[in-house]
Amino acid sequence: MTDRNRGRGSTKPSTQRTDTEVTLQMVAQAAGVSASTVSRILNGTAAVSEAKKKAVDEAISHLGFVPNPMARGLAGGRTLSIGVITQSIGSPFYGAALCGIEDELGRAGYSPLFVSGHWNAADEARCIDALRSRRVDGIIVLTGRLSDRALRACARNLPVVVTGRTLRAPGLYSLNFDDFEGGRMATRHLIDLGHRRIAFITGNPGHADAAERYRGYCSALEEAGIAIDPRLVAPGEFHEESGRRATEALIQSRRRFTAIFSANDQMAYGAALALHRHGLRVPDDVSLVGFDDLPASLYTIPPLSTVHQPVYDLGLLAASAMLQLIRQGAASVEMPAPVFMPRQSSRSPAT
Amino acid sequence: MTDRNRGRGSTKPSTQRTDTEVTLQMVAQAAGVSASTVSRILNGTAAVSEAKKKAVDEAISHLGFVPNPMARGLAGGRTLSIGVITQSIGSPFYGAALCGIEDELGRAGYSPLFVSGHWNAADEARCIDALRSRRVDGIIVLTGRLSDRALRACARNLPVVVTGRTLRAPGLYSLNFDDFEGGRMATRHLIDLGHRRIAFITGNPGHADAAERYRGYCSALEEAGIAIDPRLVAPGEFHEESGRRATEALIQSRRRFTAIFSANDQMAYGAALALHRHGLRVPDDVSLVGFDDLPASLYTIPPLSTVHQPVYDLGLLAASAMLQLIRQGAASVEMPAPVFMPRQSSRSPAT
DNA sequence: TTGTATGCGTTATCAG
DNA sequence: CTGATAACGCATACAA
Repeated sequence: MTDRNRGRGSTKPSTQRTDTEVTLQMVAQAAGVSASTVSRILNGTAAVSEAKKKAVDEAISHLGFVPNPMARGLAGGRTLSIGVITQSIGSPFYGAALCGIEDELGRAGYSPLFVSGHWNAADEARCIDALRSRRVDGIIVLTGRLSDRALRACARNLPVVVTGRTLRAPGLYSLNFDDFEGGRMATRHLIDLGHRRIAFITGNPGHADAAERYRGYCSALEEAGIAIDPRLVAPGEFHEESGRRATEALIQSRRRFTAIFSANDQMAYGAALALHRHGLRVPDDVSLVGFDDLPASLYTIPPLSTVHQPVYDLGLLAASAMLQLIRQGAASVEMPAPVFMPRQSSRSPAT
Repeated sequence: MTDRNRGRGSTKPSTQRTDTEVTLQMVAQAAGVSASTVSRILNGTAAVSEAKKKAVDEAISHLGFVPNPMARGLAGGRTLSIGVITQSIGSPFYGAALCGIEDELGRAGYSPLFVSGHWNAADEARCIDALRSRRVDGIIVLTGRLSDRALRACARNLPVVVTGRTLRAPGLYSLNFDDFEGGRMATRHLIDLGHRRIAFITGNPGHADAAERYRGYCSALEEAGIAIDPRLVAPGEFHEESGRRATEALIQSRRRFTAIFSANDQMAYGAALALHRHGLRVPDDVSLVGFDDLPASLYTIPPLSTVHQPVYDLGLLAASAMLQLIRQGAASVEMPAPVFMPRQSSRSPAT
């Protein structure tokens, strides 16, 4: 990759090109047509006679031609790549969504460009700039921190799909899981088992998902005529350690409770550890319910009752919506409803 | 950062160009120099007078100029992007490595391009083609399935860094964690606690890491004068369910054991569940030791004794090696030695 | 030290 | 339907 073309004309065979690239031009020549025709066939831009099409197709597969995305991006518009802003590639939760996005985009010939927003709006804004400079054809934002306004502005130039909030604007499609209903289902599950004193570990304040789940918790309690006890609501930050600490605080407060609903599974893991350290057994002494249904929740001891989030599907759908947005200017996909997965971490309270 | 410059530069306000881009040309004009000079400053290709440099720098920050990677890639060589082949974006294990790669590359102005190999050589080969067509400046392969031969071939054209195996070739750097020593340490830990009948759950057959960990297990046993009992070696596939099944089989076999060493943490989670279902307590009845030290292992019940893998650092180092390879044609980084993390899942066997 | 000319591989805009 | 030809934004021999 050090040497580029030397001896400019093509008459003398270049001595030692290791990195010879098959260009569209070469295909055209081999097929006896013009470059434009090849391009048209590649992009379906215009009708081409069957005969030439066949010749070109053959030349393409014969020479093993692969279009150069750089040149494509420079010349035309499309780069066939979609920017994906995730909070942290490597998040146990979003991992599956990334896979879904990759799979769905791949089927359509697009490839994702993943970048990490690091949980703050400034980084996300930088990500958007970087992605735009790379000429992505659209941006998918997985539950970002950017303001609605910033997203709308971005959508004026580029198709945008965002998850984790509800937002409607031209060129923008939002895709939201029903966190409220999920929170309600989890809480109702505990109520139905006979629990009355149900503690709640919240997610990050200001995180829309977290707020909705809490609303669901409150709603289910009210519906059952149970007063909300603020002392049973402990603040968490969506990670294990915060769940452990919240539970620790709950226990120290000496406020009685027979069940804990954690706003996500990771915090539930931490909660379980805290309970264990205090000799409290799950579910015999305290029932524990999570939210997300991470793969690992099937293998906790005991397996965790939780609200299932179809994360992979979420990725699939987000990508699908993006493709629709690109092709038709508008999108519409159906998010699956939340499903509660009763497992062994919850049971009726001891009497 | 919502709207870019519109109109202004040109006399007639363009009617509806939403996406006006600030070009190098415009910077040159604003600074009163030629485009080449700007380019030279950007790339440090040649010496430039301080005066002009200052003028250009000002123009750049004033106009908010960002070089277009597409054009850069087309014209010169470099795209400042590095392909990263991971088995599955979303793997709980490699997630941290991806973060490390992203961080280290980011510091040097490079950006990673993640693709999933889906645990098979054919897909990985396709990934390499895709990445090369995108003109990446190098490829990092995280523990792939490609043959050494294929990697060597790839390295003839492009800098390659590969983890999870030991391989030396021009333009290629391999980065390996000492799985053998890690396996030995884990086993020795159990032996030191007094265990003699130590079961082992293997990783995928054919997976180099898995084989090395097994070798470490055998080595430690031999060293202690303990015969290796093939009936205590159960095959796993690195995921939870396989660990559960392997343990189930171990229990059914009625072969006595007082400890289990699992070739990775995920399988250890499955093992813990199987033990729990059979009323076997960890660590009272059976000690359990894993490998990898996933973040979640701090929060299992009880917290899992395991061999710590500095995954984030692995990513950092792989990226660092890649940068060295690009800049100096050779690389050399130091992998940290394995560290055993004793926690509460292991103790001396009941007498 | 600096500017000029040319090309990178593709798409888009024209004529025919 | 098809083929020239001009961009796209930048880097780099080459000339000055």
